[in-house]
Amino acid sequence: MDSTESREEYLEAVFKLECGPGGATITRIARELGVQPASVSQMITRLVDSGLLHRDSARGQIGLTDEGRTQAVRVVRRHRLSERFLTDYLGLPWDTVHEEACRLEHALSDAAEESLARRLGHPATCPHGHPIPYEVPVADCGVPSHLADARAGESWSVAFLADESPEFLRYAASCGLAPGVLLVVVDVAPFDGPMTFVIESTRYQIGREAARRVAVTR
Amino acid sequence: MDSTESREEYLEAVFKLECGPGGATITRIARELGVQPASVSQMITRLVDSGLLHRDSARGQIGLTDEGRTQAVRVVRRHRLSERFLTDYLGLPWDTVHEEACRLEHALSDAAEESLARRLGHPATCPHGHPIPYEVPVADCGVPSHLADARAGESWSVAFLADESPEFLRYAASCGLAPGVLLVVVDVAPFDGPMTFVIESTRYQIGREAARRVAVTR
DNA sequence: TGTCGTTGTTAGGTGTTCCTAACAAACTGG
DNA sequence: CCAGTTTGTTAGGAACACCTAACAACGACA
Repeated sequence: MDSTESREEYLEAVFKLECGPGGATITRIARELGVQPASVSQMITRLVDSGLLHRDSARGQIGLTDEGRTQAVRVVRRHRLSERFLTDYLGLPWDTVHEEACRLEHALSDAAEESLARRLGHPATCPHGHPIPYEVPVADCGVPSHLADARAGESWSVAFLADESPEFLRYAASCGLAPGVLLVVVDVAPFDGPMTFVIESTRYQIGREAARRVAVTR
Repeated sequence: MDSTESREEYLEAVFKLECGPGGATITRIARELGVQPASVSQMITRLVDSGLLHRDSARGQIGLTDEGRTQAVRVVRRHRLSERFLTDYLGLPWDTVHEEACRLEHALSDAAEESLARRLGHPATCPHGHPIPYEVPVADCGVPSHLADARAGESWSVAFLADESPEFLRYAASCGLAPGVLLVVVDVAPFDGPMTFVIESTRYQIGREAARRVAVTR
């Protein structure tokens, strides 16, 4: 069962998309990985042949098999642990660690992963708020709410930032948005317009597109 | 100037062999990397075309250009820093960290390397005794002596272990051999026979083949 | 109903890195 | 000097992961 970096990237992408709205499809995976749909189509075929993925003929959904999920979870855990390591131990800025973790996640051995988790105190989430899975989740497919769907008067807590690009993360930070932060929605402009909210008595305003990339919980 | 993992491996191999006895040749590089000479021949051509290596027509020696040396040193530094990190911070055994460092060395960014060096206190050597270069060495090609060449009555200090396989490192440790250890050669059997030496008043005996993999200084 | 846009597949091709096999060139020992 | 080993090269091919281009299948909507 040879597991190259590329194959791991695909499993990770499916894992992340599977639980989101719309699930994992060829086009979505292609967008996530920055490759052409044709390449994804081909690779998915190979991963299905290896028994790591299955095609849900209904709606063209791609899903993980048990074996695939086990491998995907391991990669995701290493990715998020690596991000924690980069911010907490090395002191690197949170908006830049994603890319580097994408490389580290393929380089860590079982033993290193275990020691790293212990040294970091088994952190529950990555710096962007995504949970670090310590075992294969049975079905954590609770689709999180997005800030974009909130209504005026509601109060929410930021769960995680769904876009990990440095540009977005910097923008989010400048708006007071970080995992765990409590906010109260003050105003939601119509026609997909900007949202106004308050964090620690400071007012912020962001566009709906950005708000769609902020996952929140009650 | 695209620098893939494979190209970095080749540069690293040339760097390590260049300063050893016999220098870097196609066959030696092939042995170091565990690939066929034909593959090396081909890759060297490409690296020469990229301006990272040059062929010394005399004796078929392969050498690094300034640009190649800069890149090679960076990879070597990351490799050895990674090994230190794995042993000192994660507490992994010294005989197993080499392989993992071979992957980490390609995954670290400039910023991560710098932070890592600082957090580890700018260690001078890797756990096996090889120096960690913090800048491009001008010409550190002092060929080290090997324990195999020592004579009875001489005393030497272990510089580094030239073979980083877990099997050899475990064997070396069981013979008291580690970087910095002082030993006195008691007996050298003829016909490439075993050597007897004393470390902290304990007698050890190893074969000449193993002794060739132990670099020593006065 | 027909047309358009989205989605996925297939075919064919590229670059990278490895392989084996065959060969050339150079050193080595009798 | 010649046979045999060592050393390096070339040719041809395979696997992997990507690409573009062309096409098929499907839903949405006038």
